[in-house]
Amino acid sequence: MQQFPKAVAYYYKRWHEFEMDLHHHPAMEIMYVIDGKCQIEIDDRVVDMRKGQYIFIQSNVKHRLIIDKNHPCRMLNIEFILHSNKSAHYMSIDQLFQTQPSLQTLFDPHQRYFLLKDDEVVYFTLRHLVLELDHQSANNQLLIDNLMVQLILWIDRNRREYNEQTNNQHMKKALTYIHEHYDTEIRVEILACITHLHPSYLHKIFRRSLGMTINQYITQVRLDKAKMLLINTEIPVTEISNYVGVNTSQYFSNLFKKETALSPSEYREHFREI
DNA sequence: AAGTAAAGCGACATAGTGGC
DNA sequence: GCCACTATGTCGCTTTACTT
Repeated sequence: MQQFPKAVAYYYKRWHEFEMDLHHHPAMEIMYVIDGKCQIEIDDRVVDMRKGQYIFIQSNVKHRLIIDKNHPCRMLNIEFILHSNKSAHYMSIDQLFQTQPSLQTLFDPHQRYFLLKDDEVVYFTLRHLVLELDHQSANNQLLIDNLMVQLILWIDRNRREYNEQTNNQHMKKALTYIHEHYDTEIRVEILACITHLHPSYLHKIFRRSLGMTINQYITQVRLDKAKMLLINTEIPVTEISNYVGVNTSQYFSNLFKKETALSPSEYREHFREI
């Protein structure tokens, strides 16, 4: 059965010192901070939110709003469900998934929530959607359906761009440097300088992104190059260590055996036979 | 998210030895 | 000469906890 997103609750509210009870509901919820700051307790975590940020909460995820007495907050909330509707004017959620596969992760129930920062377009769409919903009639149903889909698409793009901006740009710079300089000494300090990040913070990003440390990655690149040179060239083993940025052939053999359980010469012989 | 300090430990270089 | 292996000491990577 085809399902379509449908807004079931939408409201502006200015909050003062307040602690909501922990609750959950079948509807998905978007909580947008228009002004001030607040906290959301969700999944045993407390998430800080400030102006321009919004949270996308999956259905049936327990959450509550906390407003500090010194920091009032104005919010725009919208709750929506997926329902079957034969008179729907727009694309079903399945059709959207087919056209825009990244949307599937936005609706993945394992992704409990997304905390995102808006560049005003989400707020713009949200405002117009709520305004049209307030004047709901047969005349504006197409516009409402359209705005609902737009909102979902903007949130999805926002989510993807956010991930790319924070991780990939720094990672891309660091990885490019590693792949172009594996034949020389690569210091974390240099990578930090290139990415304009603190070395400790670069380590964090690296591990989060690739699941390994910077040096583990550098070693892997070097050993991959060494394997290729051993199989496809006649370069002596002692020189190959130099080609891939390992200063001493003794240490290179060590490293190589740890990785492949074969010495470089055994590896060359083994693959030549194959 | 981004930056910092500090501590611990592992990566790495080096030297020495020996087999082929 | 080439390669492998081991022991040892040093340096800086990595993690952690905390702050901005």
